[in-house]
Amino acid sequence: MGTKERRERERVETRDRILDAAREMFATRGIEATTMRAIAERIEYTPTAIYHHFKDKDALILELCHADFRALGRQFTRMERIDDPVERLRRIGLAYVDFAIAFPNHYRIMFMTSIPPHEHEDKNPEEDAYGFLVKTVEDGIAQGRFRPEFSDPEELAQIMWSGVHGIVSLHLAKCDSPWIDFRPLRPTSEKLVDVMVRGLLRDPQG
Amino acid sequence: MGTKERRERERVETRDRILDAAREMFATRGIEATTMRAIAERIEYTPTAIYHHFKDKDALILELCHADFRALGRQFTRMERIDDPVERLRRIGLAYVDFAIAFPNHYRIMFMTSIPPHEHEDKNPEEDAYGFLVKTVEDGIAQGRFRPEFSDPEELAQIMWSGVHGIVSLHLAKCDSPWIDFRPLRPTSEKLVDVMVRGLLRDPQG
DNA sequence: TTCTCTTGCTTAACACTGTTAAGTGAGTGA
DNA sequence: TCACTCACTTAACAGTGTTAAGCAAGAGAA
Repeated sequence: MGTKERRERERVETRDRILDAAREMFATRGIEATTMRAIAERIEYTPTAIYHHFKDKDALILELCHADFRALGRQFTRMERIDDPVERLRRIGLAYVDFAIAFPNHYRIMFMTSIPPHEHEDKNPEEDAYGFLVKTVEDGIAQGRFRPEFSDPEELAQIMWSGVHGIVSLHLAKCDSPWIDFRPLRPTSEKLVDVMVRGLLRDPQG
Repeated sequence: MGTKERRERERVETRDRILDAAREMFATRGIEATTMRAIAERIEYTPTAIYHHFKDKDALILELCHADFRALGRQFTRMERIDDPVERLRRIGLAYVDFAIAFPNHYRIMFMTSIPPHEHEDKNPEEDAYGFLVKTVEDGIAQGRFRPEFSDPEELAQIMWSGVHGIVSLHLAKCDSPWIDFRPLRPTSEKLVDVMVRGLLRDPQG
């Protein structure tokens, strides 16, 4: 006995090997440029083997995506201990930028392409991260820190998100454009976060 | 004689028909989903015919892109008559958002994908629009309207651009994500522009 | 042991993509 | 009349994601 367990263990083992190979190749050469055949070759299987573990390429991408969203959420929740919601908001913004700098190709898949809807087995993948952002904004609103016209936490969260997503995605999409002399991403992002927070606050000096 | 002229005229005519078909199909079904064969079929030619007018698909995309950048530049320069540089900046931001709303698929190609470098025959395609933004910001700096830490016009322009690009591209990439309840784009963009301008100004009430 | 059945995987193919080498044939210019 | 130009076509290539059919090793039952 126990052979069933071993079989199952072996199965998830090769499944994980596929996932690992795909993750690495997506991240380095990009998602479009990595073919199923190349992934298969790397783990020394036939392309068809992958289809016994994942419905199709999109399912593979989606699974990696979920893991990435969880990783981002984890980065955010590290800010939980920061009491001041405004400071927490600032730090979330910078953590977001740092995540994008660290995993640019993951970021591209997560936020710069429409992920195929498919049937999402589990709930909201970006819930953790996005929900944490909304909660932080809610705290700020509850403390009366923001201007009165910002009473909708989701709207405010989306405005803040837009700012950091904008600078990051512009760099990722256009960094090799010879026409624009992009200023360094991290310092400029800090300035952008300051600008937005100041524009949001009821009492701009704190 | 004049037959040479007629031949040339006919050539650019079919060339334009290719361009028109491609533009329309890129805009409706998306760039990836439109095949060379489909474009050819629409204008009742063989796929190969396209290659006598354009080096490859990227060249076709690039040419349409240039036209789009010029169109955006034209929208911007309509704001030229606005004397107050801060008000002009605000209006440029909203014109940018309106352009993206009007031509979402063009926007995707222009700003959300790395356009193949190729050999850009003419100069900077985004120069018109981007240059106009930078100039506006320069005017604002010259008038001492912005906080002292914003003395670099390009940096400031990129911060402003990031904001509007962020909200627009987030909507374009994620609008059909069931996890996020996006607030309406135009009104939220107005708020975002206000937030950013206020955060930028030395004297926030004007 | 022997027989059957499951199951991870492979072989071989399909339909599709962008792209190109080798024509073809109508119309120009001599 | 004849060669030539050149916009366009035919037929193919190499690559993609994907799938139907089959194989062979191991498990479970006789």
